Amino acid sequence: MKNINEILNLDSEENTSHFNKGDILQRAGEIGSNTFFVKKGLLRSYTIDDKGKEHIFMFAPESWVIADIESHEFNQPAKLFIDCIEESDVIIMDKSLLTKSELNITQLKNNVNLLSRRLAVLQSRVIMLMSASAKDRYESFLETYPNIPSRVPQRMIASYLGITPQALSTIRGEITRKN
Amino acid sequence: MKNINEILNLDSEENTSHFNKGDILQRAGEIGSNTFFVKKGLLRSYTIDDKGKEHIFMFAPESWVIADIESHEFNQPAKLFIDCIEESDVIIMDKSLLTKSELNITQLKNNVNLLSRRLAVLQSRVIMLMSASAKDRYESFLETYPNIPSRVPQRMIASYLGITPQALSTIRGEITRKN
DNA sequence: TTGATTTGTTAATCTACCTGAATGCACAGG
DNA sequence: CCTGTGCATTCAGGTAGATTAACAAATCAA
Repeated sequence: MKNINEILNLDSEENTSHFNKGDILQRAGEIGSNTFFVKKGLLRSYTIDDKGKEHIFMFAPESWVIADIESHEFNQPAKLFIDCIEESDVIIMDKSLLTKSELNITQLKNNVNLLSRRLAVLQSRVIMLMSASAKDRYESFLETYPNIPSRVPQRMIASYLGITPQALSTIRGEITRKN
Repeated sequence: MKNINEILNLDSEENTSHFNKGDILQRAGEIGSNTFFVKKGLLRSYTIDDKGKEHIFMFAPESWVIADIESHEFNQPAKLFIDCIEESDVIIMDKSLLTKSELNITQLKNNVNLLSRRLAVLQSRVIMLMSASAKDRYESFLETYPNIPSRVPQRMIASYLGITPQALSTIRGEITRKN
């Protein structure tokens, strides 16, 4: 990540914004969606469906990049909300981080790899959603993101998994009862 | 796509392989997964779960690229099968298409955009799987890929949507009954 | 501190979708 | 031509997870 840090001055104080828990950085429907680099804290992106139900798309802890790629890429109004789960320091990038004109070949290749890795994560997420039970998805989540559960309320983990908080609670009960 | 065509000689006959309907290009468990460019025909990628059930991850018609990004990116044994739904002409690329050393800055930026667009598609797929009913997912599929349904059996569309062929048949019955 | 709001748990129903089986159709191979 | 094999449809029964509601514990606001 060193190269991106340099190009975007990620280490400087001046372009860093501070947000409190609960602050909303982007709302669905807004045009010209941004990209956010998380220096400190924890963000999340999510949709709200017709019935007012939240569906969390991703969590972004320290050093992660979070954005509404879909609306950014197709110049559509944002579909995702982005807000702070914890007090956070964030760098807001109004242009695409990934094709900035100053980037050289090595850096662009890095970005290709970055995107490929994120694609890989989404690939396995889609497969999980299609083929695995809620319990299996939960256990897989614990393995993949062991540090997230202690930082977010369980209802948000449920939302990420695509189930209700009640269902997750039941699953957790079953798991602890087995041990 | 012109630049990629040139670099990879996509237009030449010599590196094109021909496959028949049903031919398997990659099996789950194999190491060193490839990337496939579809010149003609139709491929699909899919997993098979513990119970022997297929889950289709994507369809790849003419001029699409299909690969097991996850295993490719993390050097793991393949999780996806890739096979031919129709008789197809395919270019097999043993290295990563996206970071080949001959690529220049413009081409790399193109690849970044290509990946971003695919990410966008997966983002909406994840959101759909979490928040939409089977019927809504089917209708959305018809809008997004209007030319696929006539080329693949319905059980494969059901598999892509994450439901059983029976459920899809019922949904289709409901839709036609309404009109 | 106190009241109010959010959170996690448990339990009773309800429903979308699955499982399994039967049927009719289309098509491929002998 | 028959006969098998795969595909789509329909139906009866079962189940994972949703919904609704009630309650206790934790958190927050005043």
